[in-house]
Amino acid sequence: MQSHPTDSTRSTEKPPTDPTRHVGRPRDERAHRLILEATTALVLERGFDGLTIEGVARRAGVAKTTIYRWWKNKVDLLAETCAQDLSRAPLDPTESLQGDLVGLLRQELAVQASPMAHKVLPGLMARMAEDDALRKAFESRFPIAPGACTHKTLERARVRDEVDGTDDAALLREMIAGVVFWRLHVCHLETSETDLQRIAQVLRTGLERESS
Amino acid sequence: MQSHPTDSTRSTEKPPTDPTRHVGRPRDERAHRLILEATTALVLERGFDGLTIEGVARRAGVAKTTIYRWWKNKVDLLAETCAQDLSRAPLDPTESLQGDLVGLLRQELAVQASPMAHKVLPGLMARMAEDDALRKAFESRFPIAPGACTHKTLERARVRDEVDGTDDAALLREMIAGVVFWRLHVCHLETSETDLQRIAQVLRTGLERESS
Amino acid sequence: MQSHPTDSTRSTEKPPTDPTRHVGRPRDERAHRLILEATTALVLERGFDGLTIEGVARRAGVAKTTIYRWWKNKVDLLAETCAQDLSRAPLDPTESLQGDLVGLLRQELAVQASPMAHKVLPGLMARMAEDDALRKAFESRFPIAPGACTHKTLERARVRDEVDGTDDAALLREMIAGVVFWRLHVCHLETSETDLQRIAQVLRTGLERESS
Amino acid sequence: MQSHPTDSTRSTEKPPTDPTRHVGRPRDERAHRLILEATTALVLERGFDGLTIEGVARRAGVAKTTIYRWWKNKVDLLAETCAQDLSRAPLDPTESLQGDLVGLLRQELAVQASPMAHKVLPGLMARMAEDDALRKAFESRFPIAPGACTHKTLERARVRDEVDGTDDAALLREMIAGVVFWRLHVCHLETSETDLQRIAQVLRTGLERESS
DNA sequence: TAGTAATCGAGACGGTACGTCGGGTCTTTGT
DNA sequence: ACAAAGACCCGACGTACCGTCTCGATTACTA
Repeated sequence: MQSHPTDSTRSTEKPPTDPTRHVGRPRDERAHRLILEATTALVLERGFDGLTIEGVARRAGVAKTTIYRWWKNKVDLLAETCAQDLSRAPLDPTESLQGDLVGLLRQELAVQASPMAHKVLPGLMARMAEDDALRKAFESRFPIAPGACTHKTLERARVRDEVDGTDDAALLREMIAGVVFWRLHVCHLETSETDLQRIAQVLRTGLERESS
Repeated sequence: MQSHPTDSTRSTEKPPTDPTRHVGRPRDERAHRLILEATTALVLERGFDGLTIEGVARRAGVAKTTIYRWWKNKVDLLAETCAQDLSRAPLDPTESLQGDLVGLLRQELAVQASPMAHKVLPGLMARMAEDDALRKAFESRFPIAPGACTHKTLERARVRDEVDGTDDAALLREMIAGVVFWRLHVCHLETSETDLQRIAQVLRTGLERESS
Repeated sequence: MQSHPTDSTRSTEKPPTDPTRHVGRPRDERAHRLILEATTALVLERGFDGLTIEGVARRAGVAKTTIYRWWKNKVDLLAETCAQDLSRAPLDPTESLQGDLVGLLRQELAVQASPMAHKVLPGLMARMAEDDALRKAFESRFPIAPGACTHKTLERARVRDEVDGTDDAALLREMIAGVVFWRLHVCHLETSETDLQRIAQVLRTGLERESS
Repeated sequence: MQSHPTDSTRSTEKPPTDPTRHVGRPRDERAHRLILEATTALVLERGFDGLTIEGVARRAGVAKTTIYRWWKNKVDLLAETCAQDLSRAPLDPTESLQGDLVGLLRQELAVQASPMAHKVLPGLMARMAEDDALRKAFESRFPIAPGACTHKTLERARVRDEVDGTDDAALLREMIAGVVFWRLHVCHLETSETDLQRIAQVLRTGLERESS
């Protein structure tokens, strides 16, 4: 009934003198997994507001206490649950700024339009807007900081002499994320590849020229 | 909210046939006002999630049923409460696309950064994202449709031959609203006049040139 | 159309001038009737607790005010509604005390077991038990005071020398009403003619003999 | 019912082999007691209709949910609250049917006239009359079934040859309870010892003779 | 081998708010 | 004067979750 150390995800032998080992009963990985799965299922079914700790506990067959022991509220729980859905892999650079921008837009769209993000993002942002600590905690959770990508993209463009030295990385990031978010979650618009090309074109041309 | 000459309260000498007069006890305008004031105060104090119907009733010294009689939930109540804060007056056109874009951005910032909108917008959007009917009801509430402004702006620019014939009004609207929203409510960034100028420049240049 | 002083239950008002003429809009007898009908229907459908002023108003298509103008609460309304169901005609005397007692019991059963009384009596009594004024008002509403019947019955029996001079009229009335009520509303028992005969026999024999 | 005094808030003694011990946080006996006390106080002050769950919760300093966890409505709560007041101990037999009947009547009067019963009985009966399940649940709650008493009483009288073999136990029970109830709750009459003697006499004599 | 310490299940607890129902009152127009 | 309509305040309903809090039972590491 209990997961042994040798089964499931743990393929390594347990080190007898592991400093991270604590006294007391170890955390039940199975319960942990069930909770995350229940959270995923519930939020996809009923949305951000329909997700409740009680519902997760019921669904996972777990005591509420066990949830509260590891996550302090439902947003904290969601953060871990959808971390993967909101993470982004580094992009392969293309030969042109246009190509890189389309790549960034495409990834942003893929992330924000994922089933999980679609259900969760607006609610999550609302909470983050009211809770500054939460916002910071959330930002620091994603492996690939989105700001870094735009920075590298512009760096490469600068090498190719496509743009000048102005550092628009942050602004570019905000415009990409902003337009995708607005279309997706405010206007509920489909966004085609052609749309992405057009947006990338506007951004690229806008960044290219420094002339007044 | 145009006041036609024939509209408003006419001092005619025909009180018995007043079309606005209904049978039954008339609505208590004072209670109505108290409720809206309490809503405003509460949402500014405690934010979107801290706003409850019970709290409003308590604060306004009004029965809960009186609130439910006129508004079906707290979003509906908020919609009326912050309608003014979220409305926008038509903008005076300037001589250049750059000037018009800065004007649009400035207005968007002013609206989204107003104390009320700042507290309310993210939460409101989260609800709208989950409830399609609500979204439509909310959109139709504001007198000046934001999409119309960008359309006119681009129309004027086209007359001046600053842009070609592509209809980017909707996209422009989304980019303006998106970047302002993202900076304001996701990144919690201040946005200076210089920032607005830079954003407008990027957008203008991006829209100007149609060459690939 | 107008109710004159000798009509129905409301006979206490005496207009100083013309008894049949009042100033202002006359009472709408149709509404009055609709209210009573709606009351009857509702109480039979949903029982005493299921009967509400709001429900009556809804069903009768009448304003609540109109009900409250004429009846001060639902018990008062019920009193008028079921007055007929709870009233009893004078009984024809028989040749024996036994026969008279069976008659009294039979009538009591008929009254308390009527569809209306069956729904209403327990609830009504509960209210009367808590509200003394109500109890008196209710008692005075029925044309044939039940106590009088038992009195006459015993009087006749005394003439026939079946009982002695002790005045047991009130007690007899209470025993008859009590046993019928208890069987009907507490035990939910059917009561056959044989049962009535047996009860009458016990009562008669009990009253007949004065021996120690 | 624990026999040991649980006067303090939490008994520190731990029974090692208590079969009634369940998993989860144990029921707070103090809250339980406070609720019953508040119920008693409220119903005596304000009567059956004045008793509300909210009122009990307020008075007991307890959450409403705690009440609803254990009792499904106010009648269920009352049932436990006044179980003691409505229970009756077995009666000591006397030497005569007359004496036994007076004893039964006296007990019936004592029970129905107790402060609690006086406030509660009519309302309770009204509810029972409308809800059959409730009636049965309520009947099964009292330790000494009243019907059994009358049965034994008549049995003893039969042995003494005071009555014949007809089984009038149920009828006797109904007549006793009925007349006491009617006098007490419908007529609001005081009932003296002499009254009881007279009623007992009527009943005894009525039951004694089987000849018409 | 016992002790210590953290975990998990179960579930009771005080709370807050929900949205609804009905009570009784009041205010207006219309008859 | 009465009727109809309906707005108003009020109190209570029963429910859903919240986050906290005992409990008894497990399940490691440690002394």
